[in-house]
Amino acid sequence: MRKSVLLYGLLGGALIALLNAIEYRYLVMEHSVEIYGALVALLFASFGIWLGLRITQPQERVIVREVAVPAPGAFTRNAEQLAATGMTKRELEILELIALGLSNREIAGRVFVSENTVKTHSSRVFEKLGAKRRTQAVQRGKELGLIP
Amino acid sequence: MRKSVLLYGLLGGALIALLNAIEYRYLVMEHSVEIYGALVALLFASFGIWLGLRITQPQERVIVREVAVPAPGAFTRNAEQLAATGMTKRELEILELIALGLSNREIAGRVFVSENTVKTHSSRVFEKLGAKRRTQAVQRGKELGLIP
DNA sequence: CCAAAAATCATCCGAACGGGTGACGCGAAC
DNA sequence: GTTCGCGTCACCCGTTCGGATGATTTTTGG
Repeated sequence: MRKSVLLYGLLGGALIALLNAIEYRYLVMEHSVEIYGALVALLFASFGIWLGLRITQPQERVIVREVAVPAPGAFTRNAEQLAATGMTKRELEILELIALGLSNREIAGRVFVSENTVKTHSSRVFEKLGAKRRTQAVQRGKELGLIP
Repeated sequence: MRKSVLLYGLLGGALIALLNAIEYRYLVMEHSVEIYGALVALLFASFGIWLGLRITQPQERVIVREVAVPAPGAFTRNAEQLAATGMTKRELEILELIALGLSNREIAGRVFVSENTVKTHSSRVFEKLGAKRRTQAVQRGKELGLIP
């Protein structure tokens, strides 16, 4: 802004010098003083408009309105995080059933394996998610977008 | 905008009439023509700036950017379900901490009560939510909108 | 103020959970 | 063909959890 003011001041000075140099008064005096005034008025009005545009240009108010669009219509699994954790399909399945609030025994009955197997899987899940408890594993799983 | 142009036109006409009425020329002629020009230039430059500001002011652009926000933005507790379950503030607090994956001991340390107290609260929570395990209680709590 | 509700703490005990370890079969990849 | 990942199962042991019960202290509401 300061630079602009300086620039315009210099331009104004140059213009005055130019007008003096070409002896504008003689040219203008041939016409009526009204025309002279009108010309100057027109010139400076244009200049003012231009200046007004210039100084208000960066003040163009940009209102960014972020609209929260309902993203989770359908749950999509975060494939990157899934790969990052190294979880297998079976382990993910067990994690989902844990998140549903099932006990190891119930999970075993649902996927037709022994309870010990479920315990093994869940242990691996905890390991890969860095969880110490099943509730923590569920929390981590939801954070990472592995389960809905 | 059209109204503005009309208004300014009328104002300009009124100004000219006014200047004519007070015989501005005789006043101005007493001074040099440079001052006259400067005054007109200043007046119209100011007018131009003001006009520039005016015509650029309504140009505030609203950019609506749709952002896929994770999901709920702001969680609002389901007051009806909360009343229906008869959960107390403390019990809800315990439930939230359970949902975060904390153990009873950790919860006890965080809310400054004994582990036994946490167990009592959690038992009541399970009772009121019809849950047999803490993971199930978390699941029910989320279903009912009691916890985020 | 007084009663009801809520919060606090305790103990006992069985069930569930979690860690560690080892083992076996199977299919895919090298 | 052998190795590797995965899924499967088992046992042991310690911890945590959950149920049942009883009690005391705040807090709240009529």
